[in-house]
Amino acid sequence: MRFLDIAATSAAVSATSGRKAKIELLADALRRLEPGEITAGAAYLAGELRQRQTGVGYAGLRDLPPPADEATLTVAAVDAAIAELSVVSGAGSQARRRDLVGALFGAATAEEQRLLVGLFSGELRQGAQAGLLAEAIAVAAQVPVTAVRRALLLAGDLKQVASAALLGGAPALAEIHLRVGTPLSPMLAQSAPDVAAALLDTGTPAVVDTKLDGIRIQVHRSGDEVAVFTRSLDDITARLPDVVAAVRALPVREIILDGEAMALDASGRPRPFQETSSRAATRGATSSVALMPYFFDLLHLDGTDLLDEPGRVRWAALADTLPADLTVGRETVETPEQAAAAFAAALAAGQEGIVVKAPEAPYDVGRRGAAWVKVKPRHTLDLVVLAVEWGHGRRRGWLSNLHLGARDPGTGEFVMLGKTFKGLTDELLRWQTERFKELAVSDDGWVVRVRPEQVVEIAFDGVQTSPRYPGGVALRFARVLRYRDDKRAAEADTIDMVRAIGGHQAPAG
DNA sequence: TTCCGACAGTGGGGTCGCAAT
DNA sequence: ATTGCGACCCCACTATCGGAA
Repeated sequence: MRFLDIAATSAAVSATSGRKAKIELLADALRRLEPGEITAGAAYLAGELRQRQTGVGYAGLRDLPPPADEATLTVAAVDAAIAELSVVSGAGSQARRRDLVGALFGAATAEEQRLLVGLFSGELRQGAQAGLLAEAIAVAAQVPVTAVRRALLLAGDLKQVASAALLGGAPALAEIHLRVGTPLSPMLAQSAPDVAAALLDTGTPAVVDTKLDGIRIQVHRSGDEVAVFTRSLDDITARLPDVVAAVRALPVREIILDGEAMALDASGRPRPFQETSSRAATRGATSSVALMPYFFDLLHLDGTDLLDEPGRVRWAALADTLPADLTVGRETVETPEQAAAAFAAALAAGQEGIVVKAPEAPYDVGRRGAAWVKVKPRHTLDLVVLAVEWGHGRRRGWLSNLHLGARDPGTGEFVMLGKTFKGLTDELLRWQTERFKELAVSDDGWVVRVRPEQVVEIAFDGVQTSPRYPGGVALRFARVLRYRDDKRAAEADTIDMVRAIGGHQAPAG
């Protein structure tokens, strides 16, 4: 198949708003792929590359050659070129990569270049990703969408599922099942603003788990072989030796566990997420801080799949199989008062919050359903807008991303703490675009600096140390609640209040 | 007819290793 | 030694479509 056909499909999908129509366009392209092109072609249609890493991102796409006049590329040729790119390494690799990128883009027409930029940058923005492609695969292969979706979540690999469905149909899909050693998409949790709301979703009795602020891990063991996967199904076995050792010591043959890895201090209190993150990103066990596993679910045990069993069955098996120090804190509650007490206890222990779970629900692979609901504390501050950035995509032409500052009572100036674009409705975007044009003092086409007069109420999860911002602190997960037209900038919250929330001292001097 | 689940989009904070400067 | 980049980790929230209720 010509690469241009994929590019044309992507352009048509972008220009269509209806999902059904997008699915039909994608299914039509899937049907026209040659058998050997299905894995690469299906990935491109979903806005992905077949290769996880290429070494090429936005910066590597800055200086592209002019587009070709005629379309000569095939799907197979593009796949071969990207495969060659993605194995380049060592001294001189950047120049080599630049040459290969130049050759590929020089052979591509304007429409093909647009697709390639989207694929390499990961921001195709055609309004269709793996979710819609699963529907398109079902249409093209004439199999039930539920079969495609289940295979996709159990295999964790869109390309493999597309290939199986299109070449082998329903029987081939049915052969994809839970396998020890192959990661599956983890079940996710919804958010609720408070404990009472969470219980309305799950019902009572409910199970309340402590929510740890670490890294989601899925651990597979078969015999002495242990593999550790992240939420996005990356293999990080080599970086978590303590997790591997702990699971290898269990008295089982085969097991799949779901949990969280995190660093604790000597007294058993959790370390900040940044420390867990640093440990997990570093190769080799050089640190004095161990990264230990704390499991909350059991998906397979010695030949038996537990995925479709109710939570209470899986959790009973978990408690029977693992020592208590390898599991998260957990209790069953009947009332909102009991749940609130569990929430308070988790926070008092320095943990991130709780996850409220319905005990009858199966393990909903890859879903963010109402059976698991997380609750975290929320802080708010009244901050001052220092600048705004022009938005992209559907926010083009609107001032979108706010630079936030806290008042420094010593100098009367404002200290930047981070940015946010979250929580804004279209109406608010319209309003703030007008407002900040009035306050603007400069505009470089990207950042519009404004007089520091507009106060905005910001919600956030916590304060973390920052190597980037001048006050040495930044907000975690900041989002807009509302504009405070009743407050002047001189009444905004101070950097000292921010530091107090985070337990941070002002830097000396 | 209204409601609601799933999906895509719009970006935020951080960490590391690697290659180039 | 420092810097820029790519690839990961943690994410919140709104708009939209289309099937469920």
